[in-house]
Amino acid sequence: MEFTEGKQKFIQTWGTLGSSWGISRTMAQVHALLLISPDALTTEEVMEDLKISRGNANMNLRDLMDWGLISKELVAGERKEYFVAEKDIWKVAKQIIKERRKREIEPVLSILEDLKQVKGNKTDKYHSEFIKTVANIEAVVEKTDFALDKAVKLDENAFVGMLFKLFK
Amino acid sequence: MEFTEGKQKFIQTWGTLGSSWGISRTMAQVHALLLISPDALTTEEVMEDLKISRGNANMNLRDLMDWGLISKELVAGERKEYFVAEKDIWKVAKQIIKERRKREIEPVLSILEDLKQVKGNKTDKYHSEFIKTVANIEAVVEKTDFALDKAVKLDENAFVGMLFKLFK
DNA sequence: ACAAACTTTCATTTTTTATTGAAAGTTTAA
DNA sequence: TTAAACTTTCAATAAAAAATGAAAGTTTGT
Repeated sequence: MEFTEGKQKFIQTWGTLGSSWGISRTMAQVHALLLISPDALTTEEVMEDLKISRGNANMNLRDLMDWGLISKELVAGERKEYFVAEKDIWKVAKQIIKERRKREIEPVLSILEDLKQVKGNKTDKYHSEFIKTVANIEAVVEKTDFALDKAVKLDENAFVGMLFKLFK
Repeated sequence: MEFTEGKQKFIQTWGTLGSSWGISRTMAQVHALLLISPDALTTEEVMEDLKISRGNANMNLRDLMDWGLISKELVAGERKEYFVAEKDIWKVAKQIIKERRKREIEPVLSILEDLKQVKGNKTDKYHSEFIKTVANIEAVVEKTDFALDKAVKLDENAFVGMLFKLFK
């Protein structure tokens, strides 16, 4: 496979993976492009490479900044903004987990907590099944949340060490 | 909060969570409905409760079967098909991880393996950054995949025990 | 203060994804 | 073998999400 083909395939693959994970296809593609770029890129370059509009490039770059996956870089004597991706993939993975925990798990836990309080007759099977299910889900989500919180605090070597100790 | 309101909120929340995880909103809602239902439900009942069409109900029930999250149940003397959800939330979580590993992680690993083979000049910085990035991603994905594979084989108590030993 | 260089916004349009429902298909019982 | 009971399919439609691009906004140097 030639480099150009490989690059397209990589960007495409990252985009598909992103969209099955609630991250927009284009945002994932912009991220992919920056991950494999040895230099910082301008909005202009992102637009050209991915053939997307200025507005679209701008929005996705901003979203990637909000996710903490890329940052602006200033080049001396230039007014344009340059963007670089965090290249340490372990850090990237941790950052994504951190954000998703904040954006998705935390709000769900708070709603589940509320839902346990629904009024009703304990002898009604619909009511008691509901309460039971909500409590069970909450327990699993809390444990997962705890595990992710701890995992995010480890560095890659500690993580591998842990796996090794546990399972090898 | 009244039971009816709580039920709506639960179905709604599960649907939103699903759609940020690449699972269609409606499929997650059908799943939610079955999770809190003490009895098996027919397609008809799902249609009525969620106000969706027959075709839509049928497709989402089929998808949930493909995911291994619900199953058909036969009621003696009835021709209709009844559906029940797996109620053990730990099993549900493991099943989802198992499916996503198969559907998403495995294909990505195989593409990354191919991408490491791109032809090119090792002194070209674009080429070498590409190879480096692909290899780094592959390493992190493989470790995550390994960890998930092991986690999916544990029962809930073993999982909690592990967390306790590691972090408490 | 001006204007060039650059970034952001957002109403409109396009694309993608999900839903409908009627028709076709299947199973069962008599 | 027929028909009622039920399930599945799929072309058409609707809804949701993403993208465009021109206009508005901002920053910087002179």
